[in-house]
Amino acid sequence: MVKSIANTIKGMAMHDPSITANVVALEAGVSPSTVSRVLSGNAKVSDAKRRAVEAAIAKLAFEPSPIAQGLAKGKTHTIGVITQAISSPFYGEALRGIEDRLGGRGFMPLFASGHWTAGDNIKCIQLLQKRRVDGVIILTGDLSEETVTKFSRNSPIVITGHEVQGERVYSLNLDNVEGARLATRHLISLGHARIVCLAGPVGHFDARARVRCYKLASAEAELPEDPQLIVHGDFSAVGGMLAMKQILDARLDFTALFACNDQSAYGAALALYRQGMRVPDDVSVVGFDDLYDSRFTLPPLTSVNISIFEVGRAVATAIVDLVEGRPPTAKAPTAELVVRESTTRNRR
Amino acid sequence: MVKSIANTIKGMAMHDPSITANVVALEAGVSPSTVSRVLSGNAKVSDAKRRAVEAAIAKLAFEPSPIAQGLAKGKTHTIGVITQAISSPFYGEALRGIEDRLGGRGFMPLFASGHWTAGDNIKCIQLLQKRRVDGVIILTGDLSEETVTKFSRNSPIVITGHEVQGERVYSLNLDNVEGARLATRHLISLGHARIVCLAGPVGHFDARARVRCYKLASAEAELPEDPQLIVHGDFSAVGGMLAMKQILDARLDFTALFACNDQSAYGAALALYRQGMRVPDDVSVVGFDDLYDSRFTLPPLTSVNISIFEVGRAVATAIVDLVEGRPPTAKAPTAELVVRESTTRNRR
DNA sequence: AAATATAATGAAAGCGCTTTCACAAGTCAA
DNA sequence: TTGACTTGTGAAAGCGCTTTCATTATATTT
Repeated sequence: MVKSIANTIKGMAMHDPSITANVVALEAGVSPSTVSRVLSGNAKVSDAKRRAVEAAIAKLAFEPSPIAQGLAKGKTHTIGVITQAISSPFYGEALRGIEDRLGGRGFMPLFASGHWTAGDNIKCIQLLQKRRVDGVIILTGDLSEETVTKFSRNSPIVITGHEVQGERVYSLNLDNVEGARLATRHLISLGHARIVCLAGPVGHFDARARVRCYKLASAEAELPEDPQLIVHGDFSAVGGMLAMKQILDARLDFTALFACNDQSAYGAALALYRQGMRVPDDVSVVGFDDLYDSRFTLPPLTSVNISIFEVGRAVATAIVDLVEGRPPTAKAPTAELVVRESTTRNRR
Repeated sequence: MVKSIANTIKGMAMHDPSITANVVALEAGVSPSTVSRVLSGNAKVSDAKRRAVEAAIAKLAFEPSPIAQGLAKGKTHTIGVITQAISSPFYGEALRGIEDRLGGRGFMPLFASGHWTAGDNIKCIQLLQKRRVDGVIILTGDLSEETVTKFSRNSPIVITGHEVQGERVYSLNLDNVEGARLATRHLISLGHARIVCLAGPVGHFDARARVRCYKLASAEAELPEDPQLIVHGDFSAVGGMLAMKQILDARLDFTALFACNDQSAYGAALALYRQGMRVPDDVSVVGFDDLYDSRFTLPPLTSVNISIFEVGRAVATAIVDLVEGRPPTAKAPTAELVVRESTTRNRR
């Protein structure tokens, strides 16, 4: 009989690393192989021995070491997650979704930040793959399709904000198309004709898609095209503020703003405020992403909800599928417009 | 000579898992032990062999497997990080600081969410320790001192929002004292005498400290104490909104608000807005935490900056110290008041 | 020159599991 | 009863490192 030094806290067993599979085998009177077999369940074990092993496991509060399992099986049950800005509320929601889903599947996320640069993103992938993660999730980084494909040789990859095809790569994209269309049409339906589009970073996949659909929706409504109405920010509040200042300084005529993400809408709203222009009285504004805080801006922001949390769950589901050899089918949820108080009928 | 299937991407070596220390040893004409020795550097190796090994490592782009090292050394170079709400901007900043510092020290963070409940927090610790993390950082969870101390037997712990003493535990607390004092005094110096205090969750360590210091500062200025002026939120925007609604419904007389965190300030501001009360004209408000977005609220929020990013770096430094056997000395940075446009002189 | 200490290195065991392999028993058909 | 299969099981090798231990070669002391 083996004596465990295990301790309990309010009834919760505290894991004791000195209890190994060998100890369990000893206690149960079987070989370590048999313990492993009942653990993994992929080999027949007689009922008697199975029960003995299970009893020993329970009694000793045995927890197999994922490290040792990782070494032996070549699987770590860890998923690398690369974000560009771990502290941004947008990524935060996605991470929450990822963590939520991964946890339920027995995986844990290992995070790394790419800081929007190709070099850092590559370093992250390398760091993660060096740690033998079973798969990696890349949330919209600055990476060439070629790079992604090559690294997918080491481990499957699921990536957002890219169109990459491959045996071990899965791309999952936000519903920019419907989202931008909804936003633009909403403003048009309120009688706005001169709508500023506050775009994102020039090369950004989602940003471009949103601008494209803004243009499409405008054209559909036969609004005259005016390139001056499109300004580029960088998806940050500061960028949004600067871009709006630019528009204001140019004394452009406009009655509405479509910001390609909520954070730039925040910045733009501040610029408007400084200029003494009121939202929605003077300018209607609609954002994109529907960040949690957008319910609490003054006024609460009309925005396109793309369920980032669900997107996080979707990419997590996809990477687990890939890791376990199933073809992923996860899709991003459909965008929906959430009308709040930052948009109103054009009064001019 | 050993042939590597390693590939390069734009000059960046792609890690090839088939290159093991044995392969390197073969290539360099030495034993695996020697390879290990030059890797770890804790044993003498002749210059000739050292150079041979280094050459082989470079040539084959060898990267030792952290998994195998973990098994052999019992160290994983991984730090578990427990947050309550991974997506909150407050935690996001802290995580960024943690990741930043850990990366520089050769560690990686493994994240888990405690969701503000003791049960989940315990599960997280167990999950993390099962994975043999070298240490764990707990960002303000709901855990008894006893529990923390017990779990610290498995791995060192650094924790915020608690006062726990122990050989392998280090507590690091935010500068609530100075912060709340600065905030309250600021309002008082602007001529406010009836200051609502929007507190956090009842049992929350930081929340309590902030309220305590608000009371202290009020007493110092000889303001009459009025328990009605203190309402509890839950550190969320919704909570802040509800709490403020309560105050408003009670038709309390007040000219200023000290919100114990920015997020509840956001919610409170919305409640005020709905009531037609203007910030700062009718009510001055100061927040706490100085979240990034507080620069962009309307109006930009006066708040107490506690450098959460630096706090993240501090806890990371502390846990690494503990893991490597040094007594930690990291301290949280001093709070500073950032005056923006949500506070003004009392006009009544 | 003999005895002893020191340095550098390889062989081998070990970290905690999984998995292949071989073997002993039991089952079945002929 | 024999040969041909199954089944359940333990021994042993292996995952990729680290580390102890023994061994040789070299330096130091008397």
